[in-house]
Amino acid sequence: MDTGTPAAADTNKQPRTERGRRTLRKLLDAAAVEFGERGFHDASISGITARAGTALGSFYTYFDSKEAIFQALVRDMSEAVKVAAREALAEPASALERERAALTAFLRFAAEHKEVYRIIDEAEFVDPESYRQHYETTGARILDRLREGARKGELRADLEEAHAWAIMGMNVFLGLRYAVWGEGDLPAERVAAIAGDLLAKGIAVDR
Amino acid sequence: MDTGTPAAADTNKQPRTERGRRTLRKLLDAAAVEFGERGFHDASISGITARAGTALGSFYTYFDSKEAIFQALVRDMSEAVKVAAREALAEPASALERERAALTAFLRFAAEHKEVYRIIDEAEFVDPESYRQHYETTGARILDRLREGARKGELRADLEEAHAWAIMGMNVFLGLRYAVWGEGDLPAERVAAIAGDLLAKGIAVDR
DNA sequence: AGGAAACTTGAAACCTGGTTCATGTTTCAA
DNA sequence: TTGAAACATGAACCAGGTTTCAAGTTTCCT
Repeated sequence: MDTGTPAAADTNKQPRTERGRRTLRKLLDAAAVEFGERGFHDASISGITARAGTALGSFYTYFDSKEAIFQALVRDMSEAVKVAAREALAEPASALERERAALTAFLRFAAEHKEVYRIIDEAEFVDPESYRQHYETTGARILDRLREGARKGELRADLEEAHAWAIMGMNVFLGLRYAVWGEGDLPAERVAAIAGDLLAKGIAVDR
Repeated sequence: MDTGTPAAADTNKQPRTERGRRTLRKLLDAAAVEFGERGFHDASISGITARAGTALGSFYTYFDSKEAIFQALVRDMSEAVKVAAREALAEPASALERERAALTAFLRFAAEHKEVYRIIDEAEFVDPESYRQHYETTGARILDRLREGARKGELRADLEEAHAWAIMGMNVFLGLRYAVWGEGDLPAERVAAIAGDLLAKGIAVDR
């Protein structure tokens, strides 16, 4: 889960040294594994530092508390999801194609990084503000794409926020079922095709 | 949140007396409030017993642990959601109408019982087995309705589990955004109408 | 009425794990 | 080279909450 620069957590704890940056990164990576495997409460700081190969006390050089590192992690990961999606949307395509591609990318990402899924979900309880922000910005990005599609005359002109949230919910639950829980019973492309088809035509009989 | 008989948690702790059943119910109701307000970890047993108006020690007459009462609660609530949905589906209607009615009911229920929403969501981390079961059975019920609609020639014949999960995800996220977070910026009927329309026709321009 | 089982009580034992801190080591700019 | 700031270390501290328990009280069946 290395996204490069750790998301700006501007406490008074920013490392000022190369060594410091390395340790911070090690802690963040270790925390991703620890929180992903055990969940916020069963996770322990000593578990994190043990995985990171640092001393317990070092933790507090970089973070004020267990909550603080969790928050840094959520923001880091929210960013990583965003980046993965942006990459999938690189080449131009029709609006519907783009939604399908975005979902395929999301499903692949979720299968590859199940811990991200879990940690962002758990943020609903541990760090509600970041959770809300994650889904609000994600929803806003989807809505932008829908509006763009409408502008090009490919999508209906009356699409609004609720449509974006509907699509987002669809994606998240398909991710949970087929990427996180599923053992590949349905491949990402297949799931994305079904959802794309639903978006294209609805579920009613063809008219 | 009184669903009648507390869901069968067949430990060796079933009450054998009327008084016992009353206390058990009080604890369950108090726990719903406590967990809903503070989340699993910030919630405390003494907070629950205080709200219930019983002694701390009495808790252990009925439940083995904090996890145990949480699990009982999740199952109780999963049942309550199911019941609320069933009631909304009482009178017959077209398949698409039924989905819209189910969503309306769900949104109303979620707005009315935000704590249910939160507790079931938190079960993903506190009691994963119950969480999974809740969504698997809910998904299965949706799929049943879709198949019934297909049988009647109202819905496409190729609908499968993934469609049901897509719809479920849509519903859950719309519930989160508009029932739990929203302050009535969009009323339940309006949200359900948008989602119903999406299911009926998709988001592409009309052909 | 009588007594056994069910239930209640709340003080205190007990644990767990987050956080602090005093001491030592490494980095890096001058 | 040098010294001040940054960083590392882990034992010990400590708060808070779960769980236990021994001593009552209430229920309910016969």
